[in-house]
Amino acid sequence: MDRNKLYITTTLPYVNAEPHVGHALEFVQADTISRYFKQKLGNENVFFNVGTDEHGLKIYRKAKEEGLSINEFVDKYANRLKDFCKLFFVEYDNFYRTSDESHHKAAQEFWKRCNDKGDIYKKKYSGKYCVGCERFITEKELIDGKCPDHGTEPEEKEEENYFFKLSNYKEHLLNWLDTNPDVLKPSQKIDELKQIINDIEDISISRLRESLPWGIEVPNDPQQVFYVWFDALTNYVNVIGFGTDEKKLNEWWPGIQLFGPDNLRFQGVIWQGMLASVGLEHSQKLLEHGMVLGPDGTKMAKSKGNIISPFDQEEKFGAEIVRFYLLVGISTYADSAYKEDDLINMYNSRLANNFGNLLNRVIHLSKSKGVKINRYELVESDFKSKIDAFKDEIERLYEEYEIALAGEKINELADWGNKYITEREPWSKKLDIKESEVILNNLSYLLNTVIYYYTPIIPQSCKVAKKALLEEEKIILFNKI
RNA sequence: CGCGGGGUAGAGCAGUGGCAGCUCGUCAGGCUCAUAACCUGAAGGUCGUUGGUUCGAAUCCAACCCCCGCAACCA
Repeated sequence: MDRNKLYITTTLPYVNAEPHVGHALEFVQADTISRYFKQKLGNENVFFNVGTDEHGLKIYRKAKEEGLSINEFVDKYANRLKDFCKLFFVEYDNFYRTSDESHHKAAQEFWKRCNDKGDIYKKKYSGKYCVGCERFITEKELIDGKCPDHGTEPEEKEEENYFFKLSNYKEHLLNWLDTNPDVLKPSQKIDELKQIINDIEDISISRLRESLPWGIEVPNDPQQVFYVWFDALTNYVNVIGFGTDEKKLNEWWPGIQLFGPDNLRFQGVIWQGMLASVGLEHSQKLLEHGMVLGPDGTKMAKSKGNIISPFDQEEKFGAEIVRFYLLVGISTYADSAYKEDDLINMYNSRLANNFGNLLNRVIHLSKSKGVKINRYELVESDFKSKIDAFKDEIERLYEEYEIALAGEKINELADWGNKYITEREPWSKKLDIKESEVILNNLSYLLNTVIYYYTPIIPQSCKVAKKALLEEEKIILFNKI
């Protein structure tokens, strides 16, 4: 890390539906990275942004459907997401909303700069228009040449819109990837990203106000509004001072961006082209997490009845167990099936049997032996260097954003602790008190390390564990399920 | 048809040229400080199929088979 400030952001969920388990994955991953670095660099050196994308026709329609004003509607879903964050201990520093006035101004400023650069032009756009939907429908959306919602054949319609000259940046983006091959995780996806760039075309970035009533006005053209994602993407820099505070912006940008598999094109290509247009650096890191599949290993769908609800899971197991499973139990970057049996297994073996049980063994023994633990000056140097080797490895993994692998390494450390205590038998009557004292202090050092590194993943439990260890208070931290 | 990812022990995965590994589960033994936990050991795999390169292939090459994603509420 060459800077000591770190900016991390999720994508902004579109607020037309309930938060689902995929959001949970992205948010807790981002939260874990944020917590890790806050712990290491200090809170003031990490900025963690989440938020909601609130414009667009779908939202406009959905609000009408629910009989709410647009403002009531977006407030409702934004609050839902805030509650969701609270429920899963996602501790963001800012909750961004694209309906905020400040966002409108910043997005318009972004537009102006792209325009000044000569990257925006007006062009007649022709496409299939569904009268029922009052919008253009892409070829792919059509079913048998008909609108999927209305079952009617769309008509050919022409509309004049603004376009962004993404094609200007084709060579630039390819070059950027060649010189920064590590920017994307997982690395296997780099070819896919390059392929998308190769197929780059200029993209339409506005709509007529009459066909898209809920959007941001294009500068100097009240007839046109931003096409949703063009305004939404700008949030990543707006929130850290774009257009308002250059000094702040330079402090925090470039940042780390998390997103799902369907967003590679937006985050990895379009957004990067937009950044190039306004003369900003590219993102520091693009982290494309895997997709959470249903228990049967296929994509969740209502029709298949394999939907996992994060709210149900929370109610059933508690937020931290769900966090633990999402972060450590499934792969960080590959698609994975969500299986409750695996969740239960993972929790019981790693947290209850391994970590929790070791914590209890050590606290219990220190009490029964009448020995003070947490005196790190008593820790043997051989033992300490063994633990420090684990520390280095765990930090390396966290700093490569390999959350699941870091979690696995932490588990290994606790596992090694259980082997160590069995081998050294601090409970044995053959040992004198001094020897037991050293062994138990070694172990309290180990446990403290485990707690420290588990904290970004399961913050609440670790808080309790830390207190219990410090006050030598016997507890069942993780009840078996 | 195409594009991308993947097929390794019952389950989940690591392993990109040199005697097949990890976690969970199963079985046997041990320990007893602890949450029926913990420790030790064992069983279990023709590494998707076929062919090729090589002294040597899970690993490289070719063809093929199967699964998942790329369209939908959606990360």
